[in-house]
Amino acid sequence: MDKKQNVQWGIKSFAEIFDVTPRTIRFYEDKGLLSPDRSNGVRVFRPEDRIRFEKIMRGKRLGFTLDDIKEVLDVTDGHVTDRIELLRRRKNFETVINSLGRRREDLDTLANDMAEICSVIDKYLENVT
Amino acid sequence: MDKKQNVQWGIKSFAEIFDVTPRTIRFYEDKGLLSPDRSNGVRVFRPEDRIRFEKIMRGKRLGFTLDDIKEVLDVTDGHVTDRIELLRRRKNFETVINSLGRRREDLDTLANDMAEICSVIDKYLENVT
DNA sequence: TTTAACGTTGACGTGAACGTTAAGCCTTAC
DNA sequence: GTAAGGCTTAACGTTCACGTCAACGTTAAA
Repeated sequence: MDKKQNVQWGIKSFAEIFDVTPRTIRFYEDKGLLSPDRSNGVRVFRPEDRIRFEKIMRGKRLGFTLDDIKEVLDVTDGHVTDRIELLRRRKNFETVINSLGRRREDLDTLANDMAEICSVIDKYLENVT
Repeated sequence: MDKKQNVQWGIKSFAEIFDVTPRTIRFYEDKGLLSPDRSNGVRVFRPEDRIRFEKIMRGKRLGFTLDDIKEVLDVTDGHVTDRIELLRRRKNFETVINSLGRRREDLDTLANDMAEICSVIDKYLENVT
């Protein structure tokens, strides 16, 4: 009688977890970013798919394209064995890692700017009231 | 005989500073993000425009849309005086500030993930060599 | 003076990331 | 048994952020 835990999802509930539409999920599968199991034609998503999708969303939030993200996932999936190609991607990844440092500065600067704008708004609104 | 400092730019050199094309600059002006002076029809960019564009690029790098950015600039320009509208934007800005915190976590997580992927690639390449 | 470099305003094209029908299959609910 | 609802693929539509002409004007050096 214990409440069964969700260890798998249909496309709709899986999409809802991440606040996207089923269309998005299918689109990502077409792009090769996801490959959920099927049970007589119906997609079945498991925890591994969920972890994978969390990584995808993280990449998206940071402004990377789906192709960028696929470049990473292909490597972690072991789909890239060619030495030259692996070295190329490794180099790209290092560039990304470096850019993340600058991104952090952007983050701080913007946070400060926005906070100040907010306080300026507050003062203005005080005076007007 | 001192080398004259650049205190103003034409559209091309201004665009080059930020590694964008003149098309981008004109597009942003159409959108109301920039409004450089004109000297008989020709755009003249000054340091203030440069500072402004740096902010725009910062917003872009962090994944905000041009409309998002305009919402901020309109306020700092003093183009928004309506109390209700100012309060609305202030609320949005706070949401953004909060989201920047989560963004920072994304940044750290991704940096760690990518670094590990790089080291995994290295180990693989060692074994194969 | 002509030609090169730079500028202008349209207007249409493009790629990424989906949204939106459309047509059809399957299964559970009544 | 039939209707509702969820699944499928396929194909066209949309938005954002520009790219890419086209047609033309202005200035500056050869």
